[in-house]
Amino acid sequence: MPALVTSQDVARVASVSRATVSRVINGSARVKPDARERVLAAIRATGYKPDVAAQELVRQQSRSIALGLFTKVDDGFSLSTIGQPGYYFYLDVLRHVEHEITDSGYDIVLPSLTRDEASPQGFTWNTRRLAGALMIALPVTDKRVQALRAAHVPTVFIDSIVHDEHMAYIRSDNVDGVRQTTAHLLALGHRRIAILSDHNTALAGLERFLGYHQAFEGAGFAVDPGLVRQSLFNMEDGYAAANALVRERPDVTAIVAASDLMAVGVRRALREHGLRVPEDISLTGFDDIELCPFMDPPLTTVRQDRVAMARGAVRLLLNLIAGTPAPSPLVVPTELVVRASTRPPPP
Amino acid sequence: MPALVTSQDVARVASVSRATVSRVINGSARVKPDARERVLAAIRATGYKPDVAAQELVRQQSRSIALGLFTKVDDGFSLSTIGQPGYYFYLDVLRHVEHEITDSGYDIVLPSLTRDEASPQGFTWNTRRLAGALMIALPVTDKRVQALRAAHVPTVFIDSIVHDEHMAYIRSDNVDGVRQTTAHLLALGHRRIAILSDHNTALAGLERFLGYHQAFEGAGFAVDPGLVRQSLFNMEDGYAAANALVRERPDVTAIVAASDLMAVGVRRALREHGLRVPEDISLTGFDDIELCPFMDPPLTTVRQDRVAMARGAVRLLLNLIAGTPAPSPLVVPTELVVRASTRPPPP
DNA sequence: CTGAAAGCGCTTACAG
DNA sequence: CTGAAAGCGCTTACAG
Repeated sequence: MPALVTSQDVARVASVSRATVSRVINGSARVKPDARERVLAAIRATGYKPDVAAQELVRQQSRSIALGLFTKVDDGFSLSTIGQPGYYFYLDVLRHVEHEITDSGYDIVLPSLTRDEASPQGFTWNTRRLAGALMIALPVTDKRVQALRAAHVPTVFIDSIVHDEHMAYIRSDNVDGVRQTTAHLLALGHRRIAILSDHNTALAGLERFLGYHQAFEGAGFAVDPGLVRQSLFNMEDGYAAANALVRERPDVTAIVAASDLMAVGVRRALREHGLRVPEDISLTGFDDIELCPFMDPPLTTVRQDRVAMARGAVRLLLNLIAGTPAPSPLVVPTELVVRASTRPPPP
Repeated sequence: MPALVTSQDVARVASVSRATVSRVINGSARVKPDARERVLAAIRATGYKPDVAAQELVRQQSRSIALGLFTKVDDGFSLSTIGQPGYYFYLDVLRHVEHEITDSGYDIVLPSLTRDEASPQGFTWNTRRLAGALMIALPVTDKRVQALRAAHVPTVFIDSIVHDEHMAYIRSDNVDGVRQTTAHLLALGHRRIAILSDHNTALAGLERFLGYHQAFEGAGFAVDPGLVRQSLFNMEDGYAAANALVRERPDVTAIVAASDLMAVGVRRALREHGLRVPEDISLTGFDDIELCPFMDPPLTTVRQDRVAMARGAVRLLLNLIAGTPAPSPLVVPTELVVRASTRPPPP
């Protein structure tokens, strides 16, 4: 470790006190221009940077924002499941979140949890004081939500519904997204439209399922329960669900998958059954991941506005940290992207 | 913020001094069993957790490990490009890295950089003191490598070759991986085997290209320069390179793509040219991402051992932090996974 | 084995 | 406008 330059060193070089150095750094009280110049020069000369640990200690507040991603409390890691393709979509959100957060001068921390039988939650955060937290696609039942709440950590959730004095959430307009795809298929002339969604365990899945219902109702048609299938948001499950579907309901002419990855699985099942897309069956997804244009055929899907989600989430969080009441929930519009996987049903 | 419980509080409850509290927490010097019990009880009763900022300050060392991912210095963010499908493979590595790091009691930080014209690198880290750093797929030319080096931060690189007293690296056996796939195709009877790799800008690309050469040499055949194509590790570039290839060299019977994503692009190009896989052309990838079994046909590829990479990287880093000389480089074996995209060439 | 004291690097009233 | 002093919560020699 190279010797650490302290504010003391800067003060000496600039012939002022540490208090003054601190003042010019924090731009707080007014400092005589002359002194300010000397300090700035000294900082440049010495390459001084304030020690974050000391600052956090004396200010009694952290500059770190915790990031948590779709983690089961079982393992308590932040990135554990990030490698699962089902979550690829959030990666891009994450990227924008990073921009926004670091632009605001905060650091992002992936806090580790330790099992702790003594604690009511069964685990504890390491007590790095947190300025705030951003939780992505966390199951609402996750015990960490309670831990965060108990600690009064300002927290914003993406795609989970949690809301109180210190907590807010933001999510895509899932309902309208699937409503649009379903309406699109309906307009094309489809009537036997199946939906594969995770309406049992995922809020987003339930909302997307709702959009499907709304489209049918809006068009004056009834939903056929035999065409509603539960499936997790991944390729394997989409594959399995589609296999069962086409076996049991060979009359289906279109499939609405509640995620693009599910659609990849569906595509494979259809292929193995000798069914062509879109000649025999139309197919839609949700998310608009980068793979979509490369699929065979390119997939009609719903685009989520990742940038708006990230911006909105961070803005909400900053407000929360500042003590501003949370204008939650924030709902981000979604947009239908028509490609080659949808067309009118066979005669 | 709920009132913070300090070691003072614990000391009072346990009727000992703060020094003793500190001792039982750090398990350092010996403490009378009786006193230790009282302290432990007091900790439980109060829910005390040491303040990390204070600990870092007094110990003059951080418990944070910085994570950096394939970032261009231009933007200086850690996750910026994580959403690019070309890097999906590393996500899974990341996940294991997180396990290993937090198991060792460290926190993971995504440090923000700020532009700083004054500094020799053109930007500075915020001076959160770092215990170490783990850099994934960083271009060696990245200026942060120099910043890290200048600060003597113990650093481990995954898939970049950097090595000095405080730096070590680990990577997959790229050479042998492509050597295996190429040998597999050669053994199948292919002779006009093309390779698409990023040998211009990526070290891994160069290594994979080398494996191709080795296989040809090992079998006593010459490499045909017209079948060697440069392509970045993504779908778009693989698509473009394959388009040009089949147009210029319709006699090709097999294509070795240096990544699975490239192979996805190649697959699309072949499809659009009316070429069947594997009947007309065999195709291989590299990485074994989750998509492979879902491709049409399922892709023959090379599997990288993500767990071994993560473990190895963190072990290296811990050694470096402890001051142990770095046994770099570590090379992790790769394994050929044969699926349905390869078969003997058409007669 | 254990406590009193000093000190990590910073900021913030408090005087001037 | 600016400096001396106190203090953030912890750990670590130093005595005992």
